[in-house]
Amino acid sequence: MINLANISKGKWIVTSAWPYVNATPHLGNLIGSTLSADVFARFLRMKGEEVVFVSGSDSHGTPISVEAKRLKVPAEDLAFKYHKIIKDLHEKWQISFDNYTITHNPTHIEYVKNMYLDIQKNGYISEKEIESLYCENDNLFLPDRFVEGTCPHCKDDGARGDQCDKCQKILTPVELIRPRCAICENTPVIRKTKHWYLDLPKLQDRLNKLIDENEIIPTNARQMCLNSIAEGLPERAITRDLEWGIPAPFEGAENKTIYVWFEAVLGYITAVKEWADKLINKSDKFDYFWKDPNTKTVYFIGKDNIIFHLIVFPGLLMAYNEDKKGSDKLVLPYNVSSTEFLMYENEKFSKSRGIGIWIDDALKLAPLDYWRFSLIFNRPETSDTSFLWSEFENNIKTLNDNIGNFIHRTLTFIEKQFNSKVPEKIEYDEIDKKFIEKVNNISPDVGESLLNFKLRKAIRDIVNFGKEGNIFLNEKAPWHLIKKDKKAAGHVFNICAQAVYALAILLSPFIPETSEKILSYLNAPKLTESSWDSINENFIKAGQSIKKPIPLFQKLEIEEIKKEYKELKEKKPKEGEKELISYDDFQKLDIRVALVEKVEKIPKADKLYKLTVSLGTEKRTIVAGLAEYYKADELAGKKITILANLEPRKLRGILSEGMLLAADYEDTVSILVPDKDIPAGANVK
RNA sequence: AGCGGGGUGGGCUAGCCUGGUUUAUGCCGCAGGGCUCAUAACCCUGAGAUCGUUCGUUCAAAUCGAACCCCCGCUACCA
Repeated sequence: MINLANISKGKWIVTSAWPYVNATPHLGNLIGSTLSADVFARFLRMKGEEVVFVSGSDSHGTPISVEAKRLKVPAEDLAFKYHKIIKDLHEKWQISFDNYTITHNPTHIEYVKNMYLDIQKNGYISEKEIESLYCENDNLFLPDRFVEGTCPHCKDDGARGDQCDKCQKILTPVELIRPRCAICENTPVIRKTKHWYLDLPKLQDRLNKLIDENEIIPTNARQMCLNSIAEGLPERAITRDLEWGIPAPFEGAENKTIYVWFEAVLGYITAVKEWADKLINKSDKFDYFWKDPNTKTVYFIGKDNIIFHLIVFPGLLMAYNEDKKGSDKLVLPYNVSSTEFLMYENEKFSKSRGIGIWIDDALKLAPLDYWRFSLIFNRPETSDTSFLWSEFENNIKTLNDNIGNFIHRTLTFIEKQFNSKVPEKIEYDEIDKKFIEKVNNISPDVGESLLNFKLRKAIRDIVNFGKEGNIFLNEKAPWHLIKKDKKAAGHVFNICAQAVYALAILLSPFIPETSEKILSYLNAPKLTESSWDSINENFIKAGQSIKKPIPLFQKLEIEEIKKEYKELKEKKPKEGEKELISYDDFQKLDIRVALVEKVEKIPKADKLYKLTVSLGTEKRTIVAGLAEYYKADELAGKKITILANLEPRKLRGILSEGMLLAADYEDTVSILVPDKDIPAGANVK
């Protein structure tokens, strides 16, 4: 546990996972990375710590180059266009980045190249001329998984280029007996190609130590990493035969780029550099943060990124640091706060299926602070958590009825009964003392939770504090006191005003807009001039005038919002609308009725059936992903429709000679069957 | 199939690392009561859980260990 008292003023680099430039983030992306990081960064700033908070768009992925080709525009233009959209969205969510950049920037590209040259100089990059399989038909080097063949160990014919599923042995593609291209089934030829590898095995003991000794890494991350280190880390290729990306700086690697994952993580370094050089024009601030061994670097990510942040990234830092003097070393990670996943009503967020809420739509449905509050309130810290509309409604009810109501009843009472001036305090009685103690202790308590990355506990403690305020008011019943003893009633509201101030400060990392509002009602200094530690029983002075308050929150009409959400979603599919095709195009499809003769479950594949179907004159084998939706005997004997002239493709070692047609909507999958009895082989048009 | 996470009252959830201080926490919902300053908000009381199952360790297990069942995710794969 980290105790507040032990923390002196320090330097922090706070970062969050880099959103892919080609997709609008959804609520799950946001809560795992940027929003959590923002709360943490805002808290540290309130504590008076020195903080630089950076992230950016990950621009060098394949999807963007594919789309750019399709639209016939430069990948760069497309990346910047999307980057701007994502950047604006994060501003709308009030994510307080010091620098939100993009990996396609000169600072990053230069730094990455130099860093890899240093890593190479330090002996952590091996160059391997490997014999790789090249498909002359498809004109490309085949990645491991695109090669199939016979396993040299167990002689199973379904082995893939990286592993044999049957005997679980790790393979390389050239080991395979009788290899074939998974795309076209042709036999590939062996060609020599060079790749550059990061020597993780050489680093694994040090990495193990780093992770093992760090007590605050969440258990999900720690388990996963220690486990994979124990299994032995492989050397990993850092170059790819792709065009879009950062050119590999190694001699002889002219046509290769650095694999996105191996450069995006370095953005944490370069984004700070860019910030120092270009945004604040103090280049020395880069070393000041990154090269001080006492700087604490914190990475907020979803669990899918754990390995790259706790193994690859620190590995790169260690390799780079090797020949550097103490004052020139980049600091190793202090913590990686990895969340589990956010689900949407118990389902996975899915762009293609339209399941979930995206961060642009969310803001059309409810005010920003409602989302920020609710997402943190249900942050998936220890297990996957669902976004449920009912919980959202519930959370906002809590925010409104506890915190909002306590603040409002305090402020309106002062406004109406004390002419908008905070009244004087008199002697504390026992009830007062109990509550005052809570006021004095709340900021260290919440601060400790935050420093231990327990954001969810922190916000829940604040809600609880609001409830205590309401209990205090009810116990004291100043609305009775005021009839006999106005001073006694005023005393109560002096104390409550302190609590209202406390709430404004406590809520500031979570819902900054609301915090500002509360401070303005109290005529207290703005957030930028306030401090986390300013909360105490005497901060708000008697006699200070306040403004007439307007309720901070409203309850949600959840049914209305759900309706709007549905409307938004129905408009959406435009993006995915398919272009018009000609009748000729359609004619290319050979769709036919087929009779299912035999249905077999494919071993080691949860979703697949092997169907033997008859097209009247010929028999075909078709692999279909229906096992979750149909029982084998429900399919046997049925007439179905298939696309008969689809390129054959191997699935789980079985050649599928066509595609079964089925309608798919949310959870329902329905095979398409002819309405009347019609012979197998009949054409569909 | 491999890896990771999880199963706690009707719903959501805390506690689990560091066994006893919990008659298992809190919120919503439900039943009853109180208050009327406040956005019908607030406060109090009550009902409701053999803490997935079984075995084991222990004076003591929701908490530690084993096995099993189920759920979720990642990877494979879903033509």
